[in-house]
Amino acid sequence: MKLSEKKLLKKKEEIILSAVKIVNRKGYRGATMDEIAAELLMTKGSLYYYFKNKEDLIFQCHQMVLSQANEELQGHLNEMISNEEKLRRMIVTHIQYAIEEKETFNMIIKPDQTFSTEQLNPILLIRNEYAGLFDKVIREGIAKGEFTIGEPKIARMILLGSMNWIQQWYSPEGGKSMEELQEIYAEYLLKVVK
Amino acid sequence: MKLSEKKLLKKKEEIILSAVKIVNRKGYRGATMDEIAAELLMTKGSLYYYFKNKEDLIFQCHQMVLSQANEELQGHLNEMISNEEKLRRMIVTHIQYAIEEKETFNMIIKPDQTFSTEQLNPILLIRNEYAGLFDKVIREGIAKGEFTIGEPKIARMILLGSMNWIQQWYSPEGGKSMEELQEIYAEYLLKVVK
Amino acid sequence: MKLSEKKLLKKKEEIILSAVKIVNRKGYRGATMDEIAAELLMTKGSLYYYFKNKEDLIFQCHQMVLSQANEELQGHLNEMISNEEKLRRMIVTHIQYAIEEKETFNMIIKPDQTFSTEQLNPILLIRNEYAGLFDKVIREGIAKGEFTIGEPKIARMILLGSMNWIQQWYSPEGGKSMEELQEIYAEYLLKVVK
Amino acid sequence: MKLSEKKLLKKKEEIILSAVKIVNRKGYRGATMDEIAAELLMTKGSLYYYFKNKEDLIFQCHQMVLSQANEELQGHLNEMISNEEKLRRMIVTHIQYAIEEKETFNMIIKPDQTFSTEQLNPILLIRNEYAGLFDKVIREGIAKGEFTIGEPKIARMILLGSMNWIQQWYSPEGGKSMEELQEIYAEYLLKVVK
DNA sequence: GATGAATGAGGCTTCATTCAT
DNA sequence: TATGAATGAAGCCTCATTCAT
Repeated sequence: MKLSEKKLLKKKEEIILSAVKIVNRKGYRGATMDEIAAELLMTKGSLYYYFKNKEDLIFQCHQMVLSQANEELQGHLNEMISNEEKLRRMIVTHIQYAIEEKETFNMIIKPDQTFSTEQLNPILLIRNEYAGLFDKVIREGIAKGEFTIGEPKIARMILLGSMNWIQQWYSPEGGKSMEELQEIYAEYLLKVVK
Repeated sequence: MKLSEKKLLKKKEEIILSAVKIVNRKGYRGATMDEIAAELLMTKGSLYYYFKNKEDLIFQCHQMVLSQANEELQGHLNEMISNEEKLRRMIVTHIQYAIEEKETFNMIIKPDQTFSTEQLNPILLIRNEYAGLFDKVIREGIAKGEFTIGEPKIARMILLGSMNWIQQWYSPEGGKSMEELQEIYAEYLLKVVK
Repeated sequence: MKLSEKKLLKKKEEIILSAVKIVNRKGYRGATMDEIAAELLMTKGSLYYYFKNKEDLIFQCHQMVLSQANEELQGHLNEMISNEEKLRRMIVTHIQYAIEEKETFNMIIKPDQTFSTEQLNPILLIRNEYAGLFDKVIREGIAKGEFTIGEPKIARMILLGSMNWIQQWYSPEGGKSMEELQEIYAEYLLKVVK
Repeated sequence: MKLSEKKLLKKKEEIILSAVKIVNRKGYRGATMDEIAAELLMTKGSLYYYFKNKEDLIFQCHQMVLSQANEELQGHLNEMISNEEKLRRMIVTHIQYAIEEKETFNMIIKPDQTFSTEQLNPILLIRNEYAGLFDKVIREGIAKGEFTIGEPKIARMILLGSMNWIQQWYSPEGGKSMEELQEIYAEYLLKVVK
């Protein structure tokens, strides 16, 4: 790859990161091209050099965030540990994401009604992939007798739903540290599947 | 109360119901005064006779929905049953809301970033009240030895979070009926607190 | 028709007239909604109360102008005179339009590439109707032995083309008055069909 | 002339040709610098090395096209044939231009409203020159008794106007071939001057 | 009470133009 | 010479809001 292409990609990434921040604060409709550009000390006209239009930009935001999260999670699957331990680590990771990368993270979990179907599909695909990783661990845990539940998918929904909710109320000044939360959530949520 | 006042209130309620529908479909920014009015065969100009502005209207939407939900839930607290049974019923009710009244329900759980702080506070108050009902049952359950957990608030967050998440994926054509879901969720979520 | 509807139509017509003026001066792309509105001391936002968008407005311009011209021309067909005399009068009328109503007239003759096909069709229909009136007179003249040519359609094209061209160069300060032009053109153009 | 200058001129010409194509397809305002450059596999920034700005580029388009057409026409004047025959050939040539080089040709006949007066003048000069060639033949024909009309300029306008109009409706799939049209037009238009 | 009409701010997008490299 | 990148003005359109009737 040529240097210029690299620079292009880097700039695109910068813009995406700025957009992610603002979209998470204000939603798709609330985020304006103006604001996204201003954050980078650019003018909104410049954004159109990198992205076809707003929908395209936001779409690529989703893609980037989802892919990253997916990779991160996949790491735990390859470790040589029990499924319970795998699940515990995935819970810890997911919560960390939900808290520390709150902005990017919202993109994983909030289904936007704003995409034309042709753009929505690839996003749903990655989203399903992400959820599938949880399913896999739970199902293997059941197979090995570590877990006992009959509805692994619903259990997964409970896990993800409850964790996604954290960012609705979490504040660093609140009573619990992130580490405490991770521990408590892991403990309580593992009760669900056991 | 005079008859004219009654009529005024009734009209206001109609408008709020229409607004709730549309806000939940399109979000705060996507809902237009035009659309809200059209649903009632009015013109948007008229809305300003009943509400100061859009923010005011949406604010009153939140208030109404939250109050209703609160009342409904409170009913379970006065029944003469175990706390586990109370909690089970509250779960069932909450899920029913989340599925059947998805539109209105969204207002309970999605904190809109759109309110000025002076308007946000009363909403948060009612929201806390709602959550407090769950807390109360859980805490009493712990006191009576029905539940064993050490972090009732976090357990409550897990319960609400996981249930709120349902509407992100639930579809009547999906594999499970609402009744099945209510049962499974109740079973799995009670494991958390026990 | 209610009074309010009448007013609406009148306003629409005013806007159309303003738009016609500007479109003829600057073309479809050059005419701005801002300028069209300013001419009427309105703001561009108001235009959207009356027309869906720019294309819709310009489309209705074409429709109105074409219909008017059509009616005017049709008048000559019902008179009890020879076809040569009919054709002469149609020529005089067409030239008068081309000169005195230059602005509206352009809309009859300039095919805009700007319309989506669904909107283009009705316009072409009226345009063909207009041309058809010339065809009819020429063909009847041939039948009666007044004219001798074998290609009535091409003759019509020559007539219309040459007359439409007048506005490209005509200026009231120029050497010839409109009346003189009408006479000369009628004389020369009738030579074509005879 | 130095080699580098020659190259410069050649590049300029290429750009002009590309611009002509696009301007004729989309009009002055519809043609974008981007599109003109893309056709030559350049970037729009480069255009500004060769032309001061868009107006300058389009202006030079007009100049080039008009000069070419002028030269072509002038050829017929030097042949040793009757004025009627000269005029017939000029008609044939003009129609061929109008049909086969429709794109470039438009520039001769459509006076763009887009030029500042200082740029418009030289264009009008060449345009008049072109028209003057027709005038000359007609006037000489009158002098020699071949033609009989009293208004040679208006006759010329009729000729040019009717021929320019052809491209508004001509389509290769239509009923008549170009050759047929040339013949019929020559026949009918010569009736005007005789 | 209700509405038709108007307004103006603000959003998305395009594009001629500039300029450092 | 050429280009990649940025800019900013201007255009289309939406919509909350206002107000005379």
